Amino acid sequence: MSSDQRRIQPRKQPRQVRAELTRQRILTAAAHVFGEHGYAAGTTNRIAERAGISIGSLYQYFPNKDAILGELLVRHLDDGMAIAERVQREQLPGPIDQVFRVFIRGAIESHLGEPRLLRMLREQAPQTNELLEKVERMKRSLDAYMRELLDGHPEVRVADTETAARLIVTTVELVIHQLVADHEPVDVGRLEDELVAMLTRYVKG
Amino acid sequence: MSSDQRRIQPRKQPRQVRAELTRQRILTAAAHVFGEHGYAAGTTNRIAERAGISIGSLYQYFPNKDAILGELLVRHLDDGMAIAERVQREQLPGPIDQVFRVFIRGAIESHLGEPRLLRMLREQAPQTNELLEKVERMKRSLDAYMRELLDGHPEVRVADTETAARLIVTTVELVIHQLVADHEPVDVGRLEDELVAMLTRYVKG
DNA sequence: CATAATTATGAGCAAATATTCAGGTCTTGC
DNA sequence: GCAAGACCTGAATATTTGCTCATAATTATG
Repeated sequence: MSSDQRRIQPRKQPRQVRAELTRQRILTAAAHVFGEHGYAAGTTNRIAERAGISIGSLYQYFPNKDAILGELLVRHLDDGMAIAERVQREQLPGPIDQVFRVFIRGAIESHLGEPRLLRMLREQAPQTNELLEKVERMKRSLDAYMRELLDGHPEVRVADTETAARLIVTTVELVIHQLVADHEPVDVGRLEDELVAMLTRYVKG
Repeated sequence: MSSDQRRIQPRKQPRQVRAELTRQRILTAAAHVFGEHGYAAGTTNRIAERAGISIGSLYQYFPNKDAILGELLVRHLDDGMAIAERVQREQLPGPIDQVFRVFIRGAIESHLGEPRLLRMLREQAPQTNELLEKVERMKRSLDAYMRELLDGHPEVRVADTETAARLIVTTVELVIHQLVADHEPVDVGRLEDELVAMLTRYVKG
């Protein structure tokens, strides 16, 4: 008989190496399948097929479809925060264009692996549950960090630093998502240069 | 027996006024339902219910669910192109910041009606068929238009106008989509001002 | 080698949802 | 006012898909 409340934890903690391998296969396959078909059309059976395992095995390690996407999302968010913290620690204080460049380069690099998946994550993943909170928290962290940076930097001259910070963070994230995953992907070097130029000129006034 | 290939055309061309009215009701209801629940959870039955008609009537005018979304997307794209053409006709030549302002204001206005729907359209609609082509065609038109504008304007000083044009068009579209439909929506006036400032300073160098 | 523990399998269940169709109701044209 | 066509209805059907569970295969243990 089934329990009243939905299981959140994975069914099983892998004890053997082959189990951990299966888990990884599932995540890798899911990244491909979600990126290619989107969330709704990325069925668990398709994921299992692509991973070369049976559907039953998939449900031994993930309680449901959402959990798979959740794991992928959490990994990406953690990557993003790590980049921001590294920039803040190593690049400040310094010329504003250099700060932007390192920030932007980090963002670009973290999107080269599975661009279509990451775009999908932003768009269709957080419909539900506590992942929403994690995403919102991270967004606010980034906005606040950028605002501090603008407020404290001598070269910066914008009237409304709150709106500006939000605009900058949103722009960097969305534009990279879009253009890296585009049908005709841009040259990432040029994209980096132009994005740095745009933001630098903007905040210098 | 069912035909081998999927029907693309609507079942029926409306001949009476009530029929055309029903078609409109369906589209209006679909815009609400898709915007509120997303594509997957925006079921055809829900749309029919919201439109105050029976599910059978819905399938008299649209061969399937995709077709409804397609119609909504096409309408939005047509709106977008109309704005761009109007700006090009009425605002050129003129101060570059003014051109940007009219362009941006138009884009913002066209997203105030059903922001959540429009964001969803961008994200989940073009998965299939010939809509992809229409979207791509429009994207290229906009990019080309913006590049002409940059190339021909005396105030503009950017090295790589091709990348710059793409960056600008993408930025305007995505940022507006995102921030207008955000959990804490921005003040659209401020957004307009900052966006204009950013782009103007960028291209002036 | 024997027993237990872990992992893998995949046909099939149940729920959700898109779509059909046989039979009604309303409009139009004469 | 009366056919004929246009339009509408909604219970029934077809399809999709997340997920389970009884069973088998593999690996660890001693």
